[in-house]
Amino acid sequence: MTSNLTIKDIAELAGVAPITVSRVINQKPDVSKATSQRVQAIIDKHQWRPNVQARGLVRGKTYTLGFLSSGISTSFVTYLVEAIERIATANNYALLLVGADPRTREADHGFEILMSRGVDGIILGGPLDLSAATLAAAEERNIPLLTLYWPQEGVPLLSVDYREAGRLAAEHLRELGHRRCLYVHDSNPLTCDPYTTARWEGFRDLAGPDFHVEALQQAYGGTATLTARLRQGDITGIFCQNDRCLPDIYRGAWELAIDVPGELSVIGCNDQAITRALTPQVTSVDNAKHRIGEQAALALIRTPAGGRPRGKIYKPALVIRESTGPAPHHPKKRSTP
Amino acid sequence: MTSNLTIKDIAELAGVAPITVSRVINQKPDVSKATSQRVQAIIDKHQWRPNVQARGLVRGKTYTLGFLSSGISTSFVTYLVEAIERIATANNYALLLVGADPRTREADHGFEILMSRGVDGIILGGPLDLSAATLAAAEERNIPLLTLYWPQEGVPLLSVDYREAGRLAAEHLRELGHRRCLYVHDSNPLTCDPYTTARWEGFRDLAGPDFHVEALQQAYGGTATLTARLRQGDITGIFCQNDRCLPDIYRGAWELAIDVPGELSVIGCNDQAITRALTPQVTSVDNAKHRIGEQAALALIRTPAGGRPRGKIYKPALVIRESTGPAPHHPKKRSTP
DNA sequence: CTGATATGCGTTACCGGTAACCTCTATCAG
DNA sequence: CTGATAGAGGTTACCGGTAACGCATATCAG
Repeated sequence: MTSNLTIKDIAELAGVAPITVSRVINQKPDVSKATSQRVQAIIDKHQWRPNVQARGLVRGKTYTLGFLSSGISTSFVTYLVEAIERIATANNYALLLVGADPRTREADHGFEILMSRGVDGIILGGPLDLSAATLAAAEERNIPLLTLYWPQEGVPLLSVDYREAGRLAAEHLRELGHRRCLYVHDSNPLTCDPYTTARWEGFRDLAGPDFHVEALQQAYGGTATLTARLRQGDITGIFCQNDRCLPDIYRGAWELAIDVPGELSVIGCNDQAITRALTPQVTSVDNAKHRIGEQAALALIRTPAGGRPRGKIYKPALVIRESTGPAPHHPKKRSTP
Repeated sequence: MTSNLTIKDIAELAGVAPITVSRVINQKPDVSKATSQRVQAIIDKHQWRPNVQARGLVRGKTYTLGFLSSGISTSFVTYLVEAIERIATANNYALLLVGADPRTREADHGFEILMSRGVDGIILGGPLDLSAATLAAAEERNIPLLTLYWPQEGVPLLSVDYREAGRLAAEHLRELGHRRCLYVHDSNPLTCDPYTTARWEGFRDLAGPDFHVEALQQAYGGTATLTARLRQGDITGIFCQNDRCLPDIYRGAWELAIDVPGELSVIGCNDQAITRALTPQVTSVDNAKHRIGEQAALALIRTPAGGRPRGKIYKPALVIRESTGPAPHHPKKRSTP
C-alpha cells in the first residue's frame, strides 16, 4: 500500500530521524547495519518510495530524460522511443515525451516544457526546428543535449553513416549484375530526411561505366512518376531513401505487373518493420536505430550535470531478404497501358 | 535566456515579494494592474518559467500524465501515444512514458515509477499485468486511472465495441456474397488481444445457412496453417483479429497465387498504417484509436484529484478499400504444391 | 587518565514555489 | 470622527526530501 507516506512517517515508525531514512535509501555510510535493516524493513513493509519531486528539488536533478520529436508515430521515431524508454526505465529514469508541431516542426515550445521541468537531458528526434536562442538557453543551463538523425547546430549527433548506407546498397546491386538503377526519394521539405543527399551521394559513389544511377523524386503516397520511369524498361534495381517509400514502390511494380525480384530488385533503407510486412520481404540497410536509442539514453544518464555527451556515427549494415536478386538478362520494355 | 532564475530573483527585480510574482503567473486577484504588468515584463524579458517540481511539491499536482504500456512500438499503441501526447502538450501537461516488460507483461514496477513521480493520472495501454495491490495503492492515493483496450479490474475502460467490429466485417462479406469465411487470429497468451473473442463472437453473430464462418489460429509470422486451410479452396473471405495479421495473410495468398480481392476478400481490424502499405490496400475496421487517446488525455486532465474519470465504448466503423470485392462465382480448388 | 579519531545519528536550513493568514491604506456610511 | 470594508501586498510556514554541520559515545594510543 504505497499510500501517501513521507520520509517522516517512515522515520517515526522506525524510531529514527528522517535523515537516517534518507541515508538508508541512498546507501550512504554513517548508518549501522542494525538500524539500516530496521529502516529497510519498514520501507519494504509499506512499499514506500521517496517523492521524486522533492528529491529533485533539493538535488537539482530529476532522474528524467526528455525526448522531443515530431511524428512520434513515425516508424523510425518509434524505434528510438522504445529503445530510450527501455534504458530509462531500467535505470530508474523516466521518459518525458513531448512532440513538436508536425506541420511547422516548431519545437521551441516543447523544448521549454522540458526545460521548465528540469529534465536531466534532452534527446532530439525527428523533424524539428529549434531556435538558436532556445539551444543557447539549454547550454546556459547545462542541460546535456543529444540529437539523433536530425542535425542541430552545436549539438552532438548520434547517427549512422548514411553515405555508407547508400554505398552498401549500390554495392549489392552492382554485384548482382544490375547496370541501371534508381534512387527514389521524396524531397518534400517538411517530411524529407536530412540524409537524403548523403544516401544519394553514397549510392552514386559506385557509379561507373557498368553501373548507371539516377535519382527520381516520388512523393509519398503516389506512383505516377515512378511508373512513368519504369515503363521505359531499362531499370532493374531501386534503392529508396527510406523504407516509408517501399509501399509505393511495390505498388508501382504491381501496377505494371513487374515481378520483384525477378525483374526488379528493391532495397530499402532503415530496416523498419514494413520490410518484413511486404511480400517479397524487402532487403534493407539497417541504420542501428535501437543501438542509437540505447546509446543516447545511456550517454545522457551517465553524463554529469555540466558535461557534454559525445556523439557517434555508427556503421550501417545490409540486411538481405527476398526483394533483391540477379539482374534479368533482358529487361523488358513496357508498353503504355 | 531561461537561466536558473527563481521566483525570488524575479521578485527582487520587480521590487515585490515572491508571492506577488506567484499571483501574477497564476492570474490570481489581489494584484493591481500596474504591478502585474511590471512583473510580467520582467518575466517576459528573462523568459522565466516557474519550476514545475517545486510547484508540484506544494500543490500536490504535477501537470503530468503517465502512460504505461508494453509494446510501445506496436502500431496500435503508437497511435494512442501520439494522440495523448498531442492533447497533453496542448494543455501544458507533459507525458511520462513507461514501459512494462514486454515478455512478462509485469507492470507493477513501471506503475510505481509513475506513482512516485506523483503523476496526475495514469493511462494504461497494451498488454500488462498489474497486481491488485498496486491498483489498490493508486485507488488509495486518488490517482485517476483509465485503461484503453486492456481491461483492468475496477478501472474505467475507454475502448471500442469489438463485437460490433466483428459484425461489421461479417456484414460486409455477407453482402458481397461470400458464403464461407475465416476468422484468423493469434491466441498466443502473451501477444493476443483481449478482444480476440469479442471479435469472433461478433463475426459469428451473422453466421447462418448462407454464411458459414470458422476460426483459425495462425501465429504471427507464419502462413502454414492458413495456407493449408486455403488450399481446400472453399474459403473466399477472411476477417482477421488485428491488422498485424495482414502481412501473413497476404503472404499466404501470394504463396498460393490467390488473387486478392478477385478470389479472396480480406478485412483487417484496427485500421492501422499497414492497411495502406499493402497492395491492394486493405479494408479494415476503424477502432477510433485517435479519439480514444484524445479522450483519455482530456478525461484525466479534467478529472479533479479525487474524482473517477468515466469510461466509454465507441462504435467502430468499416473503412472499405481495395481488398474486398464480390465473391467469386466458382471458388477454385487448389492443388498441393 | 587524556586527547585524538571514528562511528552513528540528530538538528537546522534550504531547494522553489504556494496557501493561509496578516497588515496597511483608502474609502465611505452613519 | 469612528468603525466597517475592500483592495493590494507582505510574512510565515510548509510541501518532502537532503546537505552541512554538530554532538554524543566508543575505541585506542601514549
